[in-house]
Amino acid sequence: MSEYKYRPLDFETKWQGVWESNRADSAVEDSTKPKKYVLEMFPYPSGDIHMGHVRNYTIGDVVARQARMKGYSVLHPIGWDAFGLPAENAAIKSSSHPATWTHANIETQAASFKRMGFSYDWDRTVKSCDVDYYRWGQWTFLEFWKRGLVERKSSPVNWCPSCTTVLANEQVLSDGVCWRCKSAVIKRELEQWYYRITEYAQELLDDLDKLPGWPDRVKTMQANWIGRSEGAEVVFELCDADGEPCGETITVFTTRPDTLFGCTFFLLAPEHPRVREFVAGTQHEATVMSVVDRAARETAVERQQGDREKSGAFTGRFVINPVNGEKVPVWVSDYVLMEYGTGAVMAVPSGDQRDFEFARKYGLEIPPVVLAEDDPLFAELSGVSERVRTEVPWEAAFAGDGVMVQSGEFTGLSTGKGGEGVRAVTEWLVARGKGQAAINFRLRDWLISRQRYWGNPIPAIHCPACGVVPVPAEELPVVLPMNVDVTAGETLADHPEFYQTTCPSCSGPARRETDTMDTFTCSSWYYLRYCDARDEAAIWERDKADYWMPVDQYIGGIEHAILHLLYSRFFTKVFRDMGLVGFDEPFTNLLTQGMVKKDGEIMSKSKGNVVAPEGVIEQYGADTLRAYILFMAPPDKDLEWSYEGVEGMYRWLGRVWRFVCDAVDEAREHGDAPPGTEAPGKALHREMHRVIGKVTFDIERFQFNTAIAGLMELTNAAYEYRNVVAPGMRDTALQRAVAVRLVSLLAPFTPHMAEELWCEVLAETGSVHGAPWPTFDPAAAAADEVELAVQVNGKVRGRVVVPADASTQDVQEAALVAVAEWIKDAEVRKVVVVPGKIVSVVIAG
RNA sequence: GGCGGCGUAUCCGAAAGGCACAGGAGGCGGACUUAAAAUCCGCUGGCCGAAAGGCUUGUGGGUUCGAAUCCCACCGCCGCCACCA
Repeated sequence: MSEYKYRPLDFETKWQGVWESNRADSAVEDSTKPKKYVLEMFPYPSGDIHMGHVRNYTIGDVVARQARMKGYSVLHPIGWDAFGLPAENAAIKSSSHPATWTHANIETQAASFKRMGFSYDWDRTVKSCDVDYYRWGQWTFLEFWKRGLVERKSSPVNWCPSCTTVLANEQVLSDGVCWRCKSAVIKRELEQWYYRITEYAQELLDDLDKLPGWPDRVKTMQANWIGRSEGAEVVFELCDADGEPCGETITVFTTRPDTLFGCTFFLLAPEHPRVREFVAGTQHEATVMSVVDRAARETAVERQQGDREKSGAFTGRFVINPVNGEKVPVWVSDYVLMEYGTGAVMAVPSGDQRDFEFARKYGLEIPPVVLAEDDPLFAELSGVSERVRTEVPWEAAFAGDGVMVQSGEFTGLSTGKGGEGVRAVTEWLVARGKGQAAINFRLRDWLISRQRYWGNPIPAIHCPACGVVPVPAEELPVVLPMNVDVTAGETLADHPEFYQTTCPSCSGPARRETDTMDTFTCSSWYYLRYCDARDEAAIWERDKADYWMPVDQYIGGIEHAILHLLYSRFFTKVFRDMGLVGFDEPFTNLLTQGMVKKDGEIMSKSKGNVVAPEGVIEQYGADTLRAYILFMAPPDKDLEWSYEGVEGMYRWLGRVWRFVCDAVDEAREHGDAPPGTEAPGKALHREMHRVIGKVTFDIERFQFNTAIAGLMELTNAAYEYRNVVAPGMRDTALQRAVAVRLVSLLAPFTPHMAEELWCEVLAETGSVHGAPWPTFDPAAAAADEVELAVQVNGKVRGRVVVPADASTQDVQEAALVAVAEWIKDAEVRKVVVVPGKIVSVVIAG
């Protein structure tokens, strides 16, 4: 038997050096080839790489390497998302500078990526903290400003006391905590910078339909986040302090204008600007302001608890219900959100559960206005247009579809999605100037300013005379100064030499903006910069973006389903409108990979269950780790780490290694030995072609685990052949053919081993990574004969072996013979022949 | 509460409506070896039944000649959103 031993550590770094010096993985714009842009989400340089990185980047590398072998011109870049708070925290801890920590981590990670054999075009690397990169982020900000997409406004914002900065809505998790540090977020009224992503809300929602290559759950999450609601804006006239209509109006948004006749009170959010004015100096001031103050004190965590009791207070004011002229009391309650709609709500307690609970608590009327036909009240109120009933016997509000009652001229109309009620009431309001059809989005504008040092400076200047003015484009970049000492708690606002400047408009003394941009602005366009990463004159050249974009395959974690992917889609649409790109969506296909776990939990330092990739590479080599992490689970599922699994992978690669070495040896020794026995050779040849087809197909659909299983099957078939056919009798040409195909198919998964076997053992020409992908010959993979199961009334009762090309008629006859004893003299009602699979016989009885 | 996903052997997992479990791990055994490691070769789901055979993809229905797969309901787990008017 073979003495050959698989020693990956002997050659892996050798090939990494060769590939790097050959620039083997450089991307070239070649108009004669189809292109493929394979991208993995660029890492944050938070330290050494972890298994999540290994998995993410191995998946991308397999796709990129296979695409090259299939003749594509491939762009497969890497870079670093290098601004951000962890660098500041680490700098404080180690008494250094964020840049020092960041660059050291980038070095470490880059070395690890090279050691994994990832086939990146290192000449296109970007680091978002490099001025050559972030200057274009500033340029983008100015361009967005020109287009009216930058806004500076004061509003209640999310403030993380621990990170001492504001957060975008998307960065507050559903339990009201900071996405990064998990501290409770509080609301603060602050003037901040916004990108007006809401301008694109409708298109961001609609274009999800243009993304068949995205997982449904990501699209659903985005659609939920954008949160489109159709309804109407309804104008209520305000009454003055004496209760008389005063001509002023307050508008609400509602999805249920058809329930307007059931509106018995009106609600304002505690933050609503009119609240203070309504109650100032009145008997209601104390109770109302206690509600307002309490809401202001509460964190998002407390206020968002769904099961908490609603509280509120009457303001003493009234509004006029436009459909029936009734005077409706105005209350303040903490369950009304200032951020959504208009911050004012028409309350219909019979049709909305929250309003129902509020009405019960404060003894407000609950007249039914929509009834299901099986409701006990239906007989009494059907067709009744005047309000005769002001209470319901229900335990909860009825929000379902039904028929309108006690609703004046609209009584009798059907409600709900397909009903006439909504449209009829809306049209009535429009005709009288008291409302209009409206659409509301849950999506808020993107708050991009951060009160932190380690980020991209916002290129704006505050002038006492001219107001806020943009930094002129020719004065870019606004360079982030390096002399800021974060260990002393400094930010840009502590450095007059940075912020003292002159106004570009009036030349008077002015103050430079000291906020930096959210790091998500940096990651919203990096994939475009890779197309032309070294361009100093422009963010990129249009023809280069046209060649490479959109990204054909994007791979990353599900945690970016909303944040990064939504922001990038927004940027792309703006770039399109600027004429910088010619497409609507940046990422054609998206793969969200699962997490790597240990003992059922996410690997983390605090849990002490981290398996460091470096240790595994030192022991088994990078190829083993790559193949292992692809084999253990489908890429989108979570993966449970297992050292036994790594061992098993290492054993199999050794098995492949020995087969290839032995095949070459035997060809040398018995070069012209005639094939001895024919059947085993035929079987192996057929298996080889079957596996070529399987692996090709499986990589296409990202089933790397089954692709590798297929390669194991081919390996097993090769060993089976050698087990059955004696040395000297073996078809050495066939063995070599199998070895060559096996090595080619392995190349994307285990690039070093494949290269070593290709160049040193098989002595083929060139690099295996430049060799063509093996062609699949369906005819060669097809068997001469097939065995079919024969079912009688759904149960397998026999088997027939028939020629692969047998006619349906012949198969049917053979099948009926095979199960004759199960049929006996029963009537055969039906026979279904599924070629190559099964014969199904249906008999009577 | 809303939306989405998942549930297959001891474990990780295959199965594009067609014989349920490919591949790996683990376990058992054999060959080689003084021995071990390494390697190579076998065997390896459960329940009922004497056997033939039957039952078994979370549970219960349905569609179909045929369902792990499609539909409905329920149970369990996971994820996202959530006082969004």
